[in-house]
Amino acid sequence: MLIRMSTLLLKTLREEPADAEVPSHRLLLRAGYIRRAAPGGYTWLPLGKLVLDQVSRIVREEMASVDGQEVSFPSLLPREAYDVSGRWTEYGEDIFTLKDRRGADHLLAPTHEEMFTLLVQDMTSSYRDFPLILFQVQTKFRDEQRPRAGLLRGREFLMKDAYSFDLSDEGFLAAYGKIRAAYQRIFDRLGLEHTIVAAMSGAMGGSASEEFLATADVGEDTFVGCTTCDYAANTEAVVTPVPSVEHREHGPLTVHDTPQTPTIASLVDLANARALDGRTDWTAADTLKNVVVTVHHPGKHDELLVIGVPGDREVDMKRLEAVLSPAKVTMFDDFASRPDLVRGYIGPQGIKVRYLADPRVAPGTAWLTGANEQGKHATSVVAGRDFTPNGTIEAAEVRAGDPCPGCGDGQLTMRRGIEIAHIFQLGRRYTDAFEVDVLGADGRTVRPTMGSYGIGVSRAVASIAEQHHDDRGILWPDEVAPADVHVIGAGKDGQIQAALTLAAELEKAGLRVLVDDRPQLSAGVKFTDAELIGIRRCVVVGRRLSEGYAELRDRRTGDRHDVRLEEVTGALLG
RNA sequence: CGGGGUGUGGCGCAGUUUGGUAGCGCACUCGCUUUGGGAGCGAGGGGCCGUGGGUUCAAAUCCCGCCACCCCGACCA
Repeated sequence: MLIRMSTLLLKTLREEPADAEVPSHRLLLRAGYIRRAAPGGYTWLPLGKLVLDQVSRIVREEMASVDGQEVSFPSLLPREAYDVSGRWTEYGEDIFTLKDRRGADHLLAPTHEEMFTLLVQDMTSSYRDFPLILFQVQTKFRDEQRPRAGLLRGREFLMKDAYSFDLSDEGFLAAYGKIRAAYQRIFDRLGLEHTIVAAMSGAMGGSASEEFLATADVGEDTFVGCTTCDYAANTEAVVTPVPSVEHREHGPLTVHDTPQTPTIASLVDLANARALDGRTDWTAADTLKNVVVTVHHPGKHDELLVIGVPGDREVDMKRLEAVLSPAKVTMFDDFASRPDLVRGYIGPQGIKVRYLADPRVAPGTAWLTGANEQGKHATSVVAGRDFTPNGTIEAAEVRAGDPCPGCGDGQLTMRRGIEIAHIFQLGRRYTDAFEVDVLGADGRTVRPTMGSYGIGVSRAVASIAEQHHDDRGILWPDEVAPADVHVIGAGKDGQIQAALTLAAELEKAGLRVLVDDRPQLSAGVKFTDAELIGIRRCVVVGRRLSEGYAELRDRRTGDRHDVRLEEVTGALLG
């Protein structure tokens, strides 16, 4: 491959694009890899397409190494299959839907579990057809509420989605393990520093899932690690350890007049000022905060729900929605319609709404909480004695320093990451929905169990740029770079000619070559463009051409040295 | 969906307060010079000032509506 910049569709931008905030977005635009074409939609320019194809190639190679077979489905699909799985309603407004000329509903697929399941149903009938790993690399569509950050969250993006089909749980776990390992190899080759974390499966369904998060400040996911063990989880999936309760004797529930204390802070101040129950050491953690939310179940009626969390913690709406998915959640604010819910003074005792409590609100713990009367709170409100929640819920914010649920000894640390892959243990959710059965060796029918495995290919490109750049431009890992070497003909025509000759020689040696043969351009422009574009190895044919030398540069180390022209190929291959 | 902001040649912006011939830098075209760190001089081309309505002799500028985009929060590869 030899690309001549004199004819390449490329325009580097000297100035920062006004609308781009995150580094990957800015640099990919400036270096001429992508152009915005639509809200949440980007055109891959020639250089960008080369990078995207490199990433796709690596993904395909590693999928082949685990016996994945590539297929390709339409993106435009009729509604029926997604009705059967329930996802037409569950995904709700997040999918693009449209009608054809006959008025029939269609969708632009956000992911393809249904279609792969139907394909397997269609084409298999015996245990001899299994196990199977199928995948595709395909454009996906999601009507994101807010596309942002260039390629990091688009409404149209390239995804590699794979699906495993097995007849036994052991077989499934083997497939899951080997694809998981393939993913680690993929991201290592892509140069993406990443962490595998426990995650919530959301609209995909299934029992368990793990996310691959590329560490990056601009990432939209927060995940925790542990100071002493290898526990790692998306904050959404953190399971709060239940505290051990020394069965202290609690006094009887006592109601106090606490006027003007609608907030936790004002309540704690008053409790200490008045020495409620003889104590002056009340803190927010001693109080029980009760938050009313409306849960919107897709296709069903809304439900009112009260969440109880220790008063020193906020309800994390992201965690709450993750745990209630596919339902959406909003804060309840129509207290006028519910006189039984006294805003600022709600307590779990005798409440008439479904009540779920944080695991820290364990049986035997006593709390300072609302008395369900304007201006009154109660002390010694004991879980399991004075009230019994309808269940526990993981909705309280997770904080750095919280005890680790994995080992119990360490403390949680928090970082941000970009979700570059998500793998799901689907179980039989989809094969049950479509009643997929095949004949087993013993003559009885068996229902296959599934996994699904997504990689955001276009998002991975942005993630790489996010992790590999400096203030001058991108710095691609070798295997994903648009070319292996960037040859610069510095200025004079003779130098450009020599650069072209050298480039042809390098191409013949099997290298992918980008050659800057643009005439009438000063060397400085070519150098800054080269640094922006970010191919690690650069050969400058310039100043010492007449003596038979070119200059070899390494964008990463900054190393430069002169090499005789006839030795350049050897130096690059060696 | 809530909050904030912005719409003016391809890109980045000024002009809007106080209505009066649409400007600057970069990019682009031509000529000459220059040629190892975003060159110089000269001459050019390119704009329904987001959109619809209104006020006015006159609107990028004032008024009303709409739309789009960006950023911050709630959702996902």
